[in-house]
Amino acid sequence: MTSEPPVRKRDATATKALILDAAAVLFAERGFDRTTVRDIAARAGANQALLFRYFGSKEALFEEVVARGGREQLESTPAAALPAAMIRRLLTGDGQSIAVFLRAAHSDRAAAEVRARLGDDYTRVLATLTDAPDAELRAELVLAWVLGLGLVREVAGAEPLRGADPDEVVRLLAPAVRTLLERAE
Amino acid sequence: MTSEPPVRKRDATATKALILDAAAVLFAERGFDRTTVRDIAARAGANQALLFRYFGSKEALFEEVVARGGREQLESTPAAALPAAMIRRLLTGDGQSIAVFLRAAHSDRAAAEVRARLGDDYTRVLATLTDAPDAELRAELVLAWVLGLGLVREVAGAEPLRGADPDEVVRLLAPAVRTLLERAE
DNA sequence: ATTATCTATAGATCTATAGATAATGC
DNA sequence: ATTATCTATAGATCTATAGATAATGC
Repeated sequence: MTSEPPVRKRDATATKALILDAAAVLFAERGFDRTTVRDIAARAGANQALLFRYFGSKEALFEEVVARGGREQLESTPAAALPAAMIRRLLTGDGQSIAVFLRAAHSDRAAAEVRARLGDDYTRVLATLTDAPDAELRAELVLAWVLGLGLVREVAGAEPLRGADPDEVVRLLAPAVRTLLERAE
Repeated sequence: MTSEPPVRKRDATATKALILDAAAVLFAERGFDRTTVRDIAARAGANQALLFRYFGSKEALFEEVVARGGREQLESTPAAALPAAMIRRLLTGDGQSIAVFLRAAHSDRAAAEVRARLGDDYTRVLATLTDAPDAELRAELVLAWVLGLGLVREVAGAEPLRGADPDEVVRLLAPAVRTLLERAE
């Protein structure tokens, strides 16, 4: 009755990847403090001690997760489509990348740096969407909006946004984002 | 040399208030998990056991802080001025009210309810600013933007927004918010 | 006498490590 | 033989409570 878990070969590389994946999901769901190394190990189907063997510490693992998360989306999405892509990803919930970022508030210094760098990466790409002299600031305001969406969805979790159709949200936000980016002073 | 702390009279009500104030500041700065009851007691100049005597548990104290925080701003600000007021408050950093909300991600169920209610309060007020049929959704998107600002400022902490003049930010955001609220489909 | 405050500590976690065990590849 | 994985546990927190102490008001 109890089907045994598929017996994996011993493979440090694969185990490392499993731990990283599990950590990404759990950190995104619960944040850093609420995720224990045992939770991560359990989800990865690995022994808890391996997490330390392969990543050194919980903090270091977190940094790797954050660093990995954002890059993927940035690399695979053209700038003009980025705002809509970010919004969709956050709203449909499979957006671990941004969710981790979201939950990353206050950890240690090293993680803070990783986050700042990631934020810069997003800002830089978004800034290419406008010719305004204060492009960077405007871009950061767009980033803020998107992250705020994720926050309200999770933290407030109230109805209108929770049940809203992502396309509908994108349609409402698009003109406002355009106003923000294009309007000269 | 060492000036003694002003000897307060024994006063349960005053001590309770001191604890509540200290908790508001620390929860806003560090979030729930990173704030210990001993930190709060120390900042309040009270004994750690009193926190439990007066509030029951750390969670219960948190709920009181969240509940108190938002109401004040909502009651003292006319609807039309609310978006700008929220933004200024978040950017100038004395915005404990919203900061607590921001940091409130995932605590217990009861706290989640308080947060949802608070979010609803803000949404309802903001919704009065538009005649659109989907006023609530639009209002929630405005709330998201403002909270996102706080998030980016704290979590990313990157330059353009960090150093930006709040008035400048309000000037940039105002037309975009107007677009979001007023534009018919 | 009442009750605000303090002392001491139980009990529950959680991260991290040391050292043992056992599956792989040469 | 090498090294991936597991067992057991040290050591550090942190919340919460039980019971003692002492400042107040009648």
